[in-house]
Amino acid sequence: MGNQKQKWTAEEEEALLAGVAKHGPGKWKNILKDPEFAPFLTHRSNIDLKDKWRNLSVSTTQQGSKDKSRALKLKTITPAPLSNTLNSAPAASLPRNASSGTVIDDLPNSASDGKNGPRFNAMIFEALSTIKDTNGSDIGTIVNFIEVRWKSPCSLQHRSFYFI
Amino acid sequence: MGNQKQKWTAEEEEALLAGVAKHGPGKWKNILKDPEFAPFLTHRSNIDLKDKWRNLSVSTTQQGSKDKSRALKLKTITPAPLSNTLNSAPAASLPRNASSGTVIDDLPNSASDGKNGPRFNAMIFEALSTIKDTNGSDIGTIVNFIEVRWKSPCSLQHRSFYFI
DNA sequence: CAATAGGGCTAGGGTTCC
DNA sequence: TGGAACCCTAGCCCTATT
Repeated sequence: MGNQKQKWTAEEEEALLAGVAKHGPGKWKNILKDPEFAPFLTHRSNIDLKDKWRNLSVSTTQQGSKDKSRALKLKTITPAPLSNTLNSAPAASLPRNASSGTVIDDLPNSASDGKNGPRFNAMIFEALSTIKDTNGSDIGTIVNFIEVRWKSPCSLQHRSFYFI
Repeated sequence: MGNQKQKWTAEEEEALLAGVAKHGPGKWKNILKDPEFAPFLTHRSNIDLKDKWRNLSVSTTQQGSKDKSRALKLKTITPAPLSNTLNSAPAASLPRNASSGTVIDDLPNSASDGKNGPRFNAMIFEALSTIKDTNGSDIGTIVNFIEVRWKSPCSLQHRSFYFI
């Protein structure tokens, strides 16, 4: 039994999501053959991509349901809250900068340097272009739209990308 | 709250080990579906089997290491207690027959009737066949071999099976 | 035989209970 | 306090479908 479980790295996850942003979900073989993402996914098959995408989906879509009183088991959050430490809501306490763009970056991750790294701008731009009430739309609305549009996540625990 | 912990009975443990002997470790669903063992494991899931096997593993593999002055915690040994009525040890007061085989049987347990009951003969035979120094090999050697071969225990507190 | 969707299974970490 | 029983889920495999 030489088969160990190969955990997905942040780079691989990035590449997958970027591939979905470019080719759409379900085009696993296309993503794998795309030279833009292939270097990051050399150890992955199209089946692996599909499975990972599914896992990402459930982890985000399950957030809203079954609030089974598991009060704060999330060791991974710590979004620099103010005085209130019991900010149990897993959603959006996004630190809002006064500058032009808002940055969401939990871990100092490479592969998001903007050069050939994955760009979520496409997905988000599409969302903003479609949502009429852009002015009043908050993060939750945008994320929700993208989730519906792509039938899957966009949030994810430790993601690092730019809004516009 | 409403969930009580259901401790494993000797029969269930028997069936689990026998199932592993037949199907190999990791084939929990197969063991569960095998009509040979299913009757004893009706209240158990494949996950339960896996967890129990893990527990058994750690309890046996920890024995060899960290000789933490555990002077004879082996309740299971007690070879030949004779007249002592307080034979609380659930193990091996091995009645040694003059016949061809030695019997190790703690509890008047079914499922070891030899017909379709679990046979550890396979594992032990394999061990004996491989160990060259069969004449000088004691129980410990055999058990150790089987542990390595099956990546897991074989000894265990309340066991009942045949040697050859 | 090629690709994808969906269900199933296991390993391992984590949690709960005693 | 530690261990046994149980839960959660990422990763992988299997099958059906096209």
